[in-house]
Amino acid sequence: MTKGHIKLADVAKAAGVSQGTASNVFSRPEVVREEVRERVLGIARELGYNGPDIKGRLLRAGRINAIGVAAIDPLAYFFEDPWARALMTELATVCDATGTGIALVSAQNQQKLAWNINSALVDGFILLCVEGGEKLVELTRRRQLPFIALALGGGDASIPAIGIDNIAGAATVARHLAELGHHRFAILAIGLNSDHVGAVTPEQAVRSLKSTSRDRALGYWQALADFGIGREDVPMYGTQNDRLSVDAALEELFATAKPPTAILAMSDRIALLAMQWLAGRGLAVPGDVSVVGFDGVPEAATAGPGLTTVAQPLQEIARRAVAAILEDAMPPLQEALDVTLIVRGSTAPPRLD
Amino acid sequence: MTKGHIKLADVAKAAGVSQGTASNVFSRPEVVREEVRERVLGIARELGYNGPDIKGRLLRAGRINAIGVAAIDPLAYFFEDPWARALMTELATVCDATGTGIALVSAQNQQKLAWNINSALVDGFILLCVEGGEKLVELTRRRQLPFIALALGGGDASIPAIGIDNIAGAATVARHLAELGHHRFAILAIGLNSDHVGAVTPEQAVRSLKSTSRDRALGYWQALADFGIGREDVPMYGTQNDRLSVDAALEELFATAKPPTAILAMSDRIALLAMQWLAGRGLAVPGDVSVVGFDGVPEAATAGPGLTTVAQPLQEIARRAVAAILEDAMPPLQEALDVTLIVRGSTAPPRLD
DNA sequence: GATTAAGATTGAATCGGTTCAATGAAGTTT
DNA sequence: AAACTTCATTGAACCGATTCAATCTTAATC
Repeated sequence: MTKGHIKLADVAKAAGVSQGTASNVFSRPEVVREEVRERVLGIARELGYNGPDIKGRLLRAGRINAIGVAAIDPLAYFFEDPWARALMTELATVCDATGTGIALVSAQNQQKLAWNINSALVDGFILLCVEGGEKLVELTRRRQLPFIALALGGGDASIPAIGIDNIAGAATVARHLAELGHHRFAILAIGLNSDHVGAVTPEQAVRSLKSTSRDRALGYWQALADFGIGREDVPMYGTQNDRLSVDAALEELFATAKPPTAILAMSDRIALLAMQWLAGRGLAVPGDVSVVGFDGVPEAATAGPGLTTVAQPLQEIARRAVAAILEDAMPPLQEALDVTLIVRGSTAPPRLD
Repeated sequence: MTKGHIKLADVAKAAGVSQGTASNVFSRPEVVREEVRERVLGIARELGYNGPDIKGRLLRAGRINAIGVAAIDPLAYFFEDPWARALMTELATVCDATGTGIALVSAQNQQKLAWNINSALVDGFILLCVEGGEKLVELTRRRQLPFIALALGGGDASIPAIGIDNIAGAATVARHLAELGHHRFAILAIGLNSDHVGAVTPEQAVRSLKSTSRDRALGYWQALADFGIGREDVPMYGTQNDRLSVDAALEELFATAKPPTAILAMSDRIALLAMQWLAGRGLAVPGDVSVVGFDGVPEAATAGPGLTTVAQPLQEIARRAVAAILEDAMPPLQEALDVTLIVRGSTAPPRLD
């Protein structure tokens, strides 16, 4: 603001000490004689100098004390999406403990994102790879800073990543429903080509789903196969993880002659949206339809009825991710953590008919 | 990682040009002859140099392209508290449009917060002053960067702030209930001394509430006075804006002989928690008790029933706050924006008795 | 009083770039 | 051929600090 900004050198000169000493007064006070320290501090205050400017310190020390969390989505994603939020809460808690700051870096279009990643002032990146993970990894790699990918799903083994066992998780939750006696299932998937409408065949799904979603589909199918239900008997719809696409899918699904009694949603968000749609349609959960989600976000617990879901160990994920960046404690590549089934009120045996 | 990090100077030497030219190749490509540019870029690629390091650029140029959002709360606050989240969503949207990054700076204890504020790499600060606002402002001031306070409430006119008209908002919502025919009110306030238990007298409230809460109380009282209801007839309880304190207050409130038929909550969060408590207690909303909130967070719309509340113009607040920092467009000090009443399902005429 | 050790201070190098006045080279005008 | 432009490039200063080997003080020990 004031154009004649005073810097450390000015203070040093005014106090009649070397710049080195002046620097020590602020950064390593114990090394300078008390009398001198007082004098320098006095002059500094007089001149309106409030301690070393970070920009200078930074250049020398190199360590920024902040980690960047990146995603290919509008910045608002971090505050809107339940999973992202739950994860961020845990990340924030871990960062708090270590005195590390968090910088949000994001953008919808790739060019801007590239710029943002390149100019983010951070010591490393945590990548939320729900969308366009590979691109995100590629952009980050250029920066030559430590990074770790979350929710990346299978693929390239050269990418340091922390993930969860999507197949086992999906299988667990599908088995839960099958054991309750359900026979008619439907899957609400995440992220099929947005222009596609209507149910997709298993072949289409395997081909076009990104790996996280594909693994979850495989898990569902695997568990249901044990109960004699083939994958072609389970209609599957793509959604964009938003209300519009979920509503559209359900609309079509429940227009059929024999609608499902159990819905396998690939995210809690989808599941919660589905429950809202069902409620609006006068269908009782779990009376008419059982619903399960995936992720274990807090909203799943407070919804009415509570949502049965598979919980990710977000706290553990956060802890490891931050450690990976800060302590350069890169995990064994492609680590997959276990998930746990949480049974709540949204699932029950099917109505006898 | 690779210890022998190559820098611009290395590239310049290897390419046989001056460092100045090398710099231009990256920062102002149009000024250097194409042939030279190509050669330098080639060498750079060969050496594994990915463009200028921000830290160096930063020192010279000074502009960071990120704004800090600060609060005296754990970092997780930004992702958990509904109001903070709604605000962050809007801030994020505005920042997205201008290509500005967001750095979260926070801490529970003041010492750490001071450090974090001092070392945050940002061009300016937006202060969430719900808690300990004065302290936050004081710490930020030292940094000598542009800043603007949100939710600060009255007080010091020398602090640039954007606020809302708490008195008018509170009056509006209280009048809405009174016009429906309610006579027995109760107020759930934010942020009385945590050690206090039980209802507080108006005098106590005026003395110990922070200014935002006090203004809302004044608004309630003012509107109710027009309907012949004195402030001493409206029991008021302090809460910490969390479930524990809200439950405790309601527990006591509904143990009385003539419990209220209308609850004035000073935040949507409190209101939503109250509705959950009432539901658990078997009291119907709005059948047995009407509830209103304050803030206008998204959750208020999706709750069942929808929460009647007073909405803050968060988008406008966000827009102005970001403009204030980025364009140094400091607003007229202590600006107060209007709020709007949103009537939903949580309010109805009282049951006749 | 001479010798050491410990502590405080200095000065210059360094971090990794950007910027700008000055220089050089090539082309144009009179 | 001299004078004037234009455009590309150079070299050095600068941004605001930290760091460390070397020097200077002071106090303690023999």
